[in-house]
Amino acid sequence: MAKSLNVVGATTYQRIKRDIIFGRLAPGSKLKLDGLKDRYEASMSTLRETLNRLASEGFVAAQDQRGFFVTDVSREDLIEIANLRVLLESHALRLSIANGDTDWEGNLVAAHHKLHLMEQKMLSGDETQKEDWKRYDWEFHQALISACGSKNLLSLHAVLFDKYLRYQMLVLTYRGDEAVEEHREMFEAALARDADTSAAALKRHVEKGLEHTLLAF
Amino acid sequence: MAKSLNVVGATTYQRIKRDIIFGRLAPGSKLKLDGLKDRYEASMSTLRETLNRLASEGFVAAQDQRGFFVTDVSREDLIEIANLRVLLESHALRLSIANGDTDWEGNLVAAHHKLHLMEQKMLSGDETQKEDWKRYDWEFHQALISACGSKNLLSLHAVLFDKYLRYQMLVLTYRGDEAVEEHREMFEAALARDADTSAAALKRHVEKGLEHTLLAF
DNA sequence: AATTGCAATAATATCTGATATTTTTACTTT
DNA sequence: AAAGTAAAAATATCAGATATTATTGCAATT
Repeated sequence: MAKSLNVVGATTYQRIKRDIIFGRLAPGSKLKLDGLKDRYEASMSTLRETLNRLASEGFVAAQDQRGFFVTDVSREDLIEIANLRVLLESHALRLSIANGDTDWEGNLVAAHHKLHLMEQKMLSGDETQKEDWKRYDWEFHQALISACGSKNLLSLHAVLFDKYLRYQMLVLTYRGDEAVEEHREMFEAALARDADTSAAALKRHVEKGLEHTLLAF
Repeated sequence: MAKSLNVVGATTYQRIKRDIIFGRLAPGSKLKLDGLKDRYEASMSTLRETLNRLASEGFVAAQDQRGFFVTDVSREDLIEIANLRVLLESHALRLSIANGDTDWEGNLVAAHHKLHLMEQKMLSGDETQKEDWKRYDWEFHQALISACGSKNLLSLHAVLFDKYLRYQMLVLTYRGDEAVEEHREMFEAALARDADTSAAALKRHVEKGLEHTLLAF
């Protein structure tokens, strides 16, 4: 029961990233090293490593000689993110539907089931578990494309998904029924190996989400 | 004329990245902090920041408690990279062709001209300027897609381009005529605003390059 | 000869604190 | 109100120190 060392870096990275995605660190706000030191209980070296990683992924912006800031948000950026997500995710979905084996199907069924349960809970007004819902949503989308056979594609997609999620979290309203239906359609078409239908549903899903988020922005 | 400070980080980043792309740091090799300290004349803190950035982009792999390594190469990875490059770059190309204004055209003509001059030189046997040729090649492809209107797309593409380039540099053979012809086709179709033809040429360009590189791998 | 065990050595991850510069802030002066 | 400047705050970088973990080399065992 040791390894408290080295994990400091990874832990700090995850915590800051979550705080950015879930809006606890506001877009555009300054990330002062001294402040972060207290808040995340890590040394400056570790923090700078972490911030450099986040900067490279685009969650943080580094300005010469003036330190780090939470990356700003904008309508244009959101639109770009959504479009890229559609491009990459629907491509991955098609590959996945073509390659997916029995394990893929099983995992997908499980992921959709869990997401669906959570969606029922959200629909009935219980919005206390946004972070959980987000996780099931991620796991479902991840399950859909997991058999695409390209690690590079999956890792690019993961970053885009998180960026898109940040915008969703900023406006903080749940889209309800529509999204549930879109998930179901994607899911059933994927199981039926109908790539066109599934990809079309995905496209609609993201684009409706985009509209919805833009309105509340 | 000062700023020797702070630039250390950026400089080190660029140097290590170049050394990885151009094979001066071999795939899979260990990046020992002490060694790098001498080679790049930077402190451990700066180096670790740099390596974290490169790890996040995928040029370096970080292993828990065992430090950093130059990311390994493999046929599968190369294939993934090439496919993703086609996906992103042809998408960006279509957008660019649809949006490009006069400045875009002018810049594109200039970039193609410079690339073409360099290609003539390479064809006549002068392979001393591989780094220059690479730069012109990059600038041409960049010019083609520069009007796509999506910063996010451009920055994802830039990383993929560099990864693809590393494989090309590893096998170290120039493809000659074919590539020249493909560039010309892409270029002329783009100017004529014929997105389908231009994108098709791009796809062929990357896929031929992939085959060629796989053979020599 | 191959394998296991363990001490010695090397390397990493993290932290603290120091220095040179640059930004920001606050205060004067015009 | 604008401009100029001194003081304070913050950054980028470096140099060590410590605790922990990996690696290596060699002896002991099978």
